[in-house]
Amino acid sequence: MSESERSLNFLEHIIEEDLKNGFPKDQLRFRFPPEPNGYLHVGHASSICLNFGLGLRYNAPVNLRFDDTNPAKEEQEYVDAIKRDVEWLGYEWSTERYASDYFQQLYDWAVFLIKEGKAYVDSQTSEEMATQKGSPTEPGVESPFRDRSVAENLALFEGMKSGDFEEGKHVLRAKIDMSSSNMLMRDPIMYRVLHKEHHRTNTDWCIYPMYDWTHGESDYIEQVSHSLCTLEFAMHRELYDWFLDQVVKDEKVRPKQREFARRNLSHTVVSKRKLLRLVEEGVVNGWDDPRMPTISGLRRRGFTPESIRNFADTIGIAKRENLIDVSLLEFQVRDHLNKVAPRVMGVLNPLKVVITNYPEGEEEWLDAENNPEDDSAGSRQVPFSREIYIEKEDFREEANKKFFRLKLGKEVRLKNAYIIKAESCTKDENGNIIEVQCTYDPKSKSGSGTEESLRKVKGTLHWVSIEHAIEAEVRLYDRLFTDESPDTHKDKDFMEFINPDSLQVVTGYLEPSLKNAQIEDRVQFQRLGYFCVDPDTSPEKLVFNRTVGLRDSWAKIQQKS
RNA sequence: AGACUCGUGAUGUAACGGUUAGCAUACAAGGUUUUGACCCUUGUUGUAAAGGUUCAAAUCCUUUCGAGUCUUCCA
Repeated sequence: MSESERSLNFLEHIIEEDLKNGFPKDQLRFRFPPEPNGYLHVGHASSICLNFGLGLRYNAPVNLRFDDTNPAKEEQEYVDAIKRDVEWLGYEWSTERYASDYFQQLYDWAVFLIKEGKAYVDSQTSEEMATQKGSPTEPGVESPFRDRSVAENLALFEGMKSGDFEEGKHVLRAKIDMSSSNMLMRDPIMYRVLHKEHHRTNTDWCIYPMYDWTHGESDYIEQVSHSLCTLEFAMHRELYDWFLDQVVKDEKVRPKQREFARRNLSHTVVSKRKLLRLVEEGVVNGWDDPRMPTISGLRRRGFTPESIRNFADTIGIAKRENLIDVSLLEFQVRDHLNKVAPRVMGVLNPLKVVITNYPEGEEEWLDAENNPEDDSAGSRQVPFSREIYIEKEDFREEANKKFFRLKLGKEVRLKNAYIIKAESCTKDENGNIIEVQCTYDPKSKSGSGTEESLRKVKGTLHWVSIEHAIEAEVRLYDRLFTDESPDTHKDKDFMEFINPDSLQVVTGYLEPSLKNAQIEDRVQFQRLGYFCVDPDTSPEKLVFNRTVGLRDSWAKIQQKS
């Protein structure tokens, strides 16, 4: 679908409307404003794609702004991780900004508000203020400090800034309306004292502005035209606008906050606290564990930036509650990897096959197409010999005709190689099949063009020559939670829904072309799925992660019977 | 319950008073295939409910029902 045909989402409609009403297109500006207090996750990815996508669509700048107003939780490490993730997704920000860049301006404006009689220093405890705040149905009562003189407010605020007071002693509040039906308008706090070192401003400040006071003004300073955030900030809009009203100049762009529904992905959790528990309780192996919904986790799992962007595009954006099935994401990664991932062969659950009429000690190298979806991908050679591995699931002594794979007396095609026929098999003392003896048709070589090679055989198996196979650790991932919405149960902890089989580690036997695979390389193990090379890989040991399996209609057929 | 936001198939989204409510996924049937993949064809399920306005309503109005958000010196 071309960009121009795509239907508009409600935010694009708003922008189009603004443009129609005379807002200059070249003044469109967006921003992505993460707080650097943790790792970005798939929900942020949607927001990134939304904001940067609008930037691309309207050829407008997009700032990356760190909302770093709470030094207690923020660290440089997160700033770096966030920048890496945004870059990895393939976006370029116009300028890198920090709310902390605006501390002085924000302070000056706060002084201005005090002078205007629109802000005051409150010297009560937080408990006192909380009780005075009232409830949604009951109006609040005004603080006894609400009518302090401008001079006194100025002096106290100056004292707060200079470090004369300990934390909690005083706060600066906006003087709005203690009986507003919107709790946020009941004299919200603008500044609190925090004797904490900030990762950028160090000890320059010991008062820090609150989110509401900071965000709109930062948007204004940066001249962001459309400030997009999630629905939980809808109620904040009134305050956002009130704060803007105090400082906006007519000739400048007045930012407009609009809210969209956060994207919820099934079978996962994204709250920082919950993710942290998964890490701390050892359910996963870190923030970038391939089962984590963090962008770093998705990256390590083998997801491509394109697939995540396409995912964000297809799910779109709206205002209603949603729970997006993770299979939509999986479809996107299969769709992309199908086009770009080289095909290789690897066996994860090996069963030995001996081709009895193939000469002992002989080997030959057969042509194998790298990617049928991509003509430019070329081909490689894979070794064939008398003893090979196939998957255990691909052989049965006997089976009905729905089973296209190898069974006694029947033929299958070995991908890129010959047609073989199962003659007999041997079992161990427990009755487990440990080896299959086959014969091959020497004239049936793939691509040879002989009559025999053109023979239609229903099943095609992947395989690997035992002698040439290289071993690798293969990590098979499944969804982390068995419940589609693990953290929405009132009476149950989300940890109760952990999938005990979310990780299975096996030894895989791979074709030798994989010997020099590099970290983050992505391939398709034919008939199995898409895999990528994990950073745990060393010269001694190859490690693969399964990104996602192939669609498996055989599994469905089996389930039915 | 006060305010705010929102209800379109199994999931996500579109239609901005005017075709048989579209698209993607999912599911199903068939075709193709040296991957039971991909691809192709066809099919299946939907406007929360009730009223009203209108020649015409998913769309506008009213009511009901349902969901979410808000009551942190977090963002």
